[in-house]
Amino acid sequence: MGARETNRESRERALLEAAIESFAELGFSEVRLSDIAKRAGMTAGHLSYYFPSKSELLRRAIEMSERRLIEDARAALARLERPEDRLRTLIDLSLADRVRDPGWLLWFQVWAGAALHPEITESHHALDGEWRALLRQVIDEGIAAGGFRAEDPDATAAAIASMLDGLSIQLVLEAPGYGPERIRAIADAAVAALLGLRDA
Amino acid sequence: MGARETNRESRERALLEAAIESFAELGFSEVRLSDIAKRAGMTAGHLSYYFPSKSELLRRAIEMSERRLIEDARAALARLERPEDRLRTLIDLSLADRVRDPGWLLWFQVWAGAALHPEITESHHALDGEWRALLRQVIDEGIAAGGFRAEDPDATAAAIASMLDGLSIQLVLEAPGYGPERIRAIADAAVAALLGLRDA
Amino acid sequence: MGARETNRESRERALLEAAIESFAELGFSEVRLSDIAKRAGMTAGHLSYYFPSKSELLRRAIEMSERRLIEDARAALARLERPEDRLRTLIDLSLADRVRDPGWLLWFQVWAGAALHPEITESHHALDGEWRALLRQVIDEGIAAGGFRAEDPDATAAAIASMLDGLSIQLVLEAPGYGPERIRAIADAAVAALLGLRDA
Amino acid sequence: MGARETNRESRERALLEAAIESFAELGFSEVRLSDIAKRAGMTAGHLSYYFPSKSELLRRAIEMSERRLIEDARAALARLERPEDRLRTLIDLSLADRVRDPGWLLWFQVWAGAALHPEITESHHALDGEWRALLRQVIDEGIAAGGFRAEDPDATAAAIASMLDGLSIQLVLEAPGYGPERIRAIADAAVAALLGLRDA
DNA sequence: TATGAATGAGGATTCATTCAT
DNA sequence: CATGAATGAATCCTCATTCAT
Repeated sequence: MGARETNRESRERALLEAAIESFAELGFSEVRLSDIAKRAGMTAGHLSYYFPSKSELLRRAIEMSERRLIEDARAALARLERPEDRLRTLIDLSLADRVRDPGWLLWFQVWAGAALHPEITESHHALDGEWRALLRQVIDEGIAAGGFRAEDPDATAAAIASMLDGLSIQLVLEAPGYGPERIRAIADAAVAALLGLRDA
Repeated sequence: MGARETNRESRERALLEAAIESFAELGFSEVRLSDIAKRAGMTAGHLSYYFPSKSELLRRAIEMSERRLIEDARAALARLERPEDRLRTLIDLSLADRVRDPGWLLWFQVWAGAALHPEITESHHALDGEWRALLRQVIDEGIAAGGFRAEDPDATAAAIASMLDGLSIQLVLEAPGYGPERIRAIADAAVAALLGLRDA
Repeated sequence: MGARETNRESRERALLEAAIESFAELGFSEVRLSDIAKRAGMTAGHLSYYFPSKSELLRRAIEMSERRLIEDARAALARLERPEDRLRTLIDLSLADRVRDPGWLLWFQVWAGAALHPEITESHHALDGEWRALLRQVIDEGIAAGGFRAEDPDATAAAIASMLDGLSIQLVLEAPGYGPERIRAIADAAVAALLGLRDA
Repeated sequence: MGARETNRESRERALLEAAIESFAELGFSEVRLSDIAKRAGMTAGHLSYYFPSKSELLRRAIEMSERRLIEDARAALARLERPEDRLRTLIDLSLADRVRDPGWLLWFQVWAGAALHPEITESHHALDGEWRALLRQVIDEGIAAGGFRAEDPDATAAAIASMLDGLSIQLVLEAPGYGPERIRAIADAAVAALLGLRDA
């Protein structure tokens, strides 16, 4: 029973992974159930056997993707002590790291689908809030340690997070003149300015 | 002949406006031609008479929306002299000004559809480039006038533009805690910090 | 506009007729939209263009069939004066007139679908009520004229109507030994007995 | 081996009972194998293990239901002597005894499915024939005993049986104004009239 | 021009049935 | 025996697009 359960879970996860990739690439409406099933090596009928509807699949897929993201961030931070290192880690995890970064493409879909899928937007806000809380905490630590300066730390966290979002969009969409290194440099310089550092 | 042409143009514009609103709300795939036609007070058959395909309609609609945006910005700037005023105008025009700002919802659709509609992405890059060039120019003027400071003005322009993008996303998606005033304040403070101003 | 309307109406009627025949033969669930459309010389897509759903088509089809039935009866009665003739006409119209009589096959479907389609059952009761009221009226006329005898005319009407129903079932289902003539003779003799006549 | 066989039989009977109830409620096409299996406390896979196809299950279910009915009637008649009592028993067993009487709902399904399932119709005719033969026999007994009068006893039996059918339909379908008592009274009076009795 | 009828391809979903475990 | 995963055929319905009027 336990083994069977695990088997089911692993199949569901495979389908969810396939769904995330597909949704990120094409958007919810343009993805066919058969595409997702094929990518996971199953049939469309089987997919429907596990997930009662395309909507439910979308919901579960986004949920899994978001949960994973914040857990990764927590794990990465747990290994670091210095505010500067922790800040750098958050920036690293937040910034898209390449053109067509699948994680970021998925956010585009979430934003675009906000009007049609309010429940997904809700859960996205929750994730985003956790993310900003992490950043805020690191900033507070840096201020306490004396390395960072910010009059309104919450505003600073929001500004930094938003800027990283905007820069990632440029990178993911392959905006001319904004490759990974340039994006990185822009981000570092701006973060430094916003936190009153000499250098990033 | 001229009148008829004008009539056609006005009908086409009405359809394009309707299309923009519809795409912004629902996304490309979820919009029905009949929705758009109804919104413009015509029939789907008539729409097809003017626009050969849905894709072509999408392309034309986005193109019109973007062209209009940059023209509005140029017109607004033309009336102002002081770099501070010009900067403020750009920020005003760039920031979403309310939850579910239709203009911004449309960008979400453009980003989400980037993989499927590369030609639209291209034209979007062009617009975005012009926008950043405007901002860059205003920053340069401010530096020349002595009010702004920036080591790498292009990077600063990119950082500011990206931050405004990210903040607009928060506002448009109704992120809890980030209403228009708060977003505005965050933007002002961050821009001040990035341009070495005392205050915004 | 009037012509166009009429055209649409005639197409709808053609589809409804095709639907009635199909439903009578196969039952609601076993009929395919494409069967009905094909029978009416159209495509399934076109059928859906006129009728939004299979259920709605069923409802409209039954409605048309029932309305037509009672109108035919009223028209036939209008031409007759003597209670005996009027009674005979009702019996004629009521009895199935051949094996697999499509009208009667449709009643079987209505009865079988009663649990799933309560609204159709309702409208069926209404028709049946009108039918029994007609019969009751003719019986009353016969009693008044002195030819018929009945202590409880309503009960007599119900008994006669029910018997005609039951006999029609036998005929329609091709029960061995019960052909049209035999059914007719049984009905006449029983009606005579129930109304105190010497002979039918 | 014998015990196992018996176990199998009891499981099959449970499935058949579940099938009868399900078919009566929803009709053949609308019933899912999983519904039937669940009702019998088994899985759909298990049902398929016992019955090779849905059609075969239908055939067996109806067969069981009909066989049981006629056996019950024979058993009830065996305990009675007087023609009047025997006639009453047949009427009691024949009339639906409540709204949505499951036995009668099943007949509706059988009639509705006559075109698609001729073999079931055949077996239904056989049952019906036996039923009418019982009635005919009781009527003959009553005539011989002097209590009943009928010129054509077969026709009278057919008329009575058909009337009971028609009245049961009214009751089962919950026709307004025809509750169990009223139906009963109508039946009794009509039977009395058809058999030349003073009273039922 | 403008309409709306008509098409037909396409897709989500259901479900009987099979079969490995 | 029993399960439930897996299949794939079948079907309703949608909708962009065409076209006669």
